[in-house]
Amino acid sequence: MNIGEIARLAGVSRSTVSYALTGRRAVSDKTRKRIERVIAESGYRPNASARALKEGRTRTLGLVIPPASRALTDMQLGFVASVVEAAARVDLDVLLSPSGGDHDRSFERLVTGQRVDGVIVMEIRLEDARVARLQQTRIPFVTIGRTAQPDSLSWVDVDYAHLIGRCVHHLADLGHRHIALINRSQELVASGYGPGHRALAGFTEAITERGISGMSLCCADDAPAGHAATRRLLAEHPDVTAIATINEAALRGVQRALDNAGLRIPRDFSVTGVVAQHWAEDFHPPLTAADVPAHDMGSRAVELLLERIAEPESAARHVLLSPPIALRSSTGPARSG
Amino acid sequence: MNIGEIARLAGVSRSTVSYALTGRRAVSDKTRKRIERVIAESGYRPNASARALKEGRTRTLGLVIPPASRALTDMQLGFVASVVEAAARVDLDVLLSPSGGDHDRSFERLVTGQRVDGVIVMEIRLEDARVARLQQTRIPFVTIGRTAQPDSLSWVDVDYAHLIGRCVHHLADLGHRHIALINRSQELVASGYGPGHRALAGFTEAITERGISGMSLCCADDAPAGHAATRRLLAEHPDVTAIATINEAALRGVQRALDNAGLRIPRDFSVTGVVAQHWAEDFHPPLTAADVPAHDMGSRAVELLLERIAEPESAARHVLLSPPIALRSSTGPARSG
DNA sequence: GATGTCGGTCGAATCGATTCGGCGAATCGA
DNA sequence: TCGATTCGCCGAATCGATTCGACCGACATC
Repeated sequence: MNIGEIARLAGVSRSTVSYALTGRRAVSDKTRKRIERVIAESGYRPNASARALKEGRTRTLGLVIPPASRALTDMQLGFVASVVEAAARVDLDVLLSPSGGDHDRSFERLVTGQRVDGVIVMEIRLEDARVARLQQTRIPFVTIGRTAQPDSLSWVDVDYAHLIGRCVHHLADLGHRHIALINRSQELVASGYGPGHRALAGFTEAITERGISGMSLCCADDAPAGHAATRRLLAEHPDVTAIATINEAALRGVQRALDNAGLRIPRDFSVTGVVAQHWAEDFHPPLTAADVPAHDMGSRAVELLLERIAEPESAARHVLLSPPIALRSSTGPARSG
Repeated sequence: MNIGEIARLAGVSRSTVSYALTGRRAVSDKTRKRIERVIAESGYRPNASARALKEGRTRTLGLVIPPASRALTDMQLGFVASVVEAAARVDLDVLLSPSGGDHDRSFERLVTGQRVDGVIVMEIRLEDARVARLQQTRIPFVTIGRTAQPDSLSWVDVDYAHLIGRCVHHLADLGHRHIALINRSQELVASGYGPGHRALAGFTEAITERGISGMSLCCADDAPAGHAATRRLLAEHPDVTAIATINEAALRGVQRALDNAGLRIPRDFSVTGVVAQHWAEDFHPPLTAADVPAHDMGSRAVELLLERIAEPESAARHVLLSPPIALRSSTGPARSG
């Protein structure tokens, strides 16, 4: 069933059917009604490939996600979902590409095969080969997270440096003098993962500003690692009275280690950080934390990308999100003594 | 940069370039080398829309996911990731469509716009409007989960009935005589969610077979609901000594409620069920459970779909997965008395 | 030396839409 | 009533690939 068939059944030319559908030229009421009836009866819809070929755009966005081998975090998943939803709201489809390495066939198809009108790239590194590749081509793209030279790119990011700083100030206000930062995994940070680096920078700055003592450690993204890291922390640094973290997957282990050590939250120990709302609310007691606005990030990223597609030569735009710290019940005055 | 440009630069006709690329006809070594050099220098790749139009296939699969409003469970997410990976392995792309309702534009684009060669549908209901719609069109599709009349469709599913039955037998073998089933949310089950219904059926059958007492309750998919449900369960049915569940998101709340009641696992109380491996291992102590093989399901679904695409008239095929129950440490002999 | 075969290449048709120029009929003003 | 607009529709070109039939030269065969 193609446009020619519809034209034949309606007794008009193919161009008339096209104009009736797109409304780009006037078609008499009578003719349009007849065409619409034929279309409704036959269930015809224009072939997407043919339309894309002629129009030069696919009405599809590409989303580059980390490969499944590395499990996606809740935040990343929420982000994928929100991108897909935001795109669907403006009648765009989303093509997924799981790619990490430099020479990924699926990634190459995305950027050079004219399969998509624009690309969103997740989990950006400070030095990112994919960004370099995208810049070679002329395809519009937006990154989630910043590279080391972010000015010329359009991106959406969470202000981890500032937020972790705010967590430190909050804890310092409560009297805490020895604070630990639990970062993401060693490999991730070593590979130049921006949030890891910026969280550490913000932590260090705030610690210095308040003249208190802080230490930071990396921790793999799962509960057992969180448990081990916290146990070691408590053993080696018994004066630490609070933890700030950006590692949501480690939280459950952190909690168990504190339980096992007989430390009650928030009476004996405070915990805070920057994590997905879902994790903060699942913590016990509910976690005082900056909720990563994954949902916002998705729609803002789509918004920025659509701008770049519409106006490829326009100046790059940035969105740096800094959600408020939601005060729940996991932080309290420092233990005296 | 199109195929004509390449042909011009290489001094051959467009068809020769096409044959050099696809290898569907012989091309002399000399000519092919020249064409390959031109292509490498120009970074040319065939336009995906033009190719799809001519070939009549898009090399793209559609994946229908639940809308983001309803948060995806870990299992669903693992499944999406594994589908994308499996497709990438055979050089296929995946187009996402978040649709639940009957008249969803994104879903309609997928099934009637010839955007994809086949479709995988997640979170199937016993009566599913999307399946009915797909059957009207001639597009090959595979479902994750079964409808009420599953024989004529190709699907991949987990045998919840059997697995929950095995859990019950396992608990009965350990001497438990009063067992509770914690199901998924009320709405989900009421809307005809297959795993919910089949788990209940398997539970009831096994309970009857062993001549013991069982009760089942629905519970929203989050920790607080799990907490509330378990607390109520303990209060109203103090003789219950074990829980079986398919609701992984409720597990954390279940655990907390048991803790609060002073019940130690597995000494005083046993917990088991069918959940994603990740949740089973995060439980404390690690959960004896059938690990939902989300990763397997993704690749099997892609496999089945490719078969249907290649051979649309072939008989429907089914894959019913029944992973072994992994014995960890959350079940033990029933409390005496 | 005429005929047949085969490897290598080309030209043109094709997939299914959009879009531009043009053409006939209806409408308008003078 | 006649020229100028306007309206509604059509025909043909176009997007960028694939593919079929045909052609041509080289070589083998009888």
